Amino acid sequence: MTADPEDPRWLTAEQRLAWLDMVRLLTRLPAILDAQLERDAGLSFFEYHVLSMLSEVPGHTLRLSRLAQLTSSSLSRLSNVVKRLEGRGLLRREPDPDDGRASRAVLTAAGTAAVELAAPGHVTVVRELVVDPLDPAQLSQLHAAHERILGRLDPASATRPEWLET
Amino acid sequence: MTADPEDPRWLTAEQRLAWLDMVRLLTRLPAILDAQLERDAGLSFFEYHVLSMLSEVPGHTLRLSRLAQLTSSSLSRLSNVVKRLEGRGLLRREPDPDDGRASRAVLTAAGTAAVELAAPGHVTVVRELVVDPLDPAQLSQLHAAHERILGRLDPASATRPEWLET
DNA sequence: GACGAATAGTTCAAGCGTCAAGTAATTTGG
DNA sequence: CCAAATTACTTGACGCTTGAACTATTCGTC
Repeated sequence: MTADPEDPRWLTAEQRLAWLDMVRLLTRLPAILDAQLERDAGLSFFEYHVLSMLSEVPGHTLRLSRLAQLTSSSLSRLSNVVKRLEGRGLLRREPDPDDGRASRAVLTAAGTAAVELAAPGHVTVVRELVVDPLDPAQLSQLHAAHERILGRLDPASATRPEWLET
Repeated sequence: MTADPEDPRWLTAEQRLAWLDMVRLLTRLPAILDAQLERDAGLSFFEYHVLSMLSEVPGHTLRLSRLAQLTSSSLSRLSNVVKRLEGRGLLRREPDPDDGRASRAVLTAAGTAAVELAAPGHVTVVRELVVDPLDPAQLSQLHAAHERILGRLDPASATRPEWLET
């Protein structure tokens, strides 16, 4: 369906260069974010992201399936991580009163504290590596390009937090 | 060093939005590339990338340490992957004649065939998801932004293939 | 309202990546 | 020219992700 060996339409030299640089970015940036958070806060980026999403939302509560969408993760991965974070006391699981199948993850006070402890260092790295090297116009162009690409990856925008206005 | 809890300089609303979309991209795009290659060619994206780098270079040979740089991977990860790919007959290891410590990975005929088989489908997906949604100016802006960010992540540009001209 | 399909989440085995420790060869500096 | 430091790579233990299989609940519809 996606592959059509008869008509590969190779990339031009410029496209190829742009793509290879994107691959380098895609590979290295997550590793750096992980390393900083792990070192300074004892959290993987994914764990931080989970806690951070919870901290943004009223009641500090989300259904696991929604949380999986927001963090672009499989339910299986999220289930494991939530179990570990619960074991560390950073969140707890509650049955969803509206749906017997569902669970809610609720941030605990310790979880809130962990996010608040980790956030400044994380934001500093994001600034240093991504936001500050670009001037406002460049950042806005980057964002526009990302939005177009995400439109292909995620047509329903199911992974986009509804509490963020465009 | 990177974290300064006294002065977090939070992101503005726009910066935050741009960053969260970048995170969504960083998470979902690699998963999609992996899925397509695994399904259509039985290779992970990383395996494909390794074979692809070898196929670009004269002699289809690279030292493992250089290959690790080019693929932004740890030597340990590469060592494991090379062992597996060697087991599948897609490449072989040779001692480096110039340095007794070093090994070279050499693409086999089967490895070349595997890349050539996988490439069209992979390129098609890259086009569909990244290249084609953007017009040439947008792609070039995206590339420029990525280059600036990479300048922070990888100041020596050690991960950049030397056979690509800017 | 009952039965099949879909949804929500969990679990387990298998595979992969990471980090620390180890081997071997080479370079450096005294 | 030798010892210490560095470089190149490998290995093994551990933890995490994946995908398939499973349970439980709810939805759809006739």
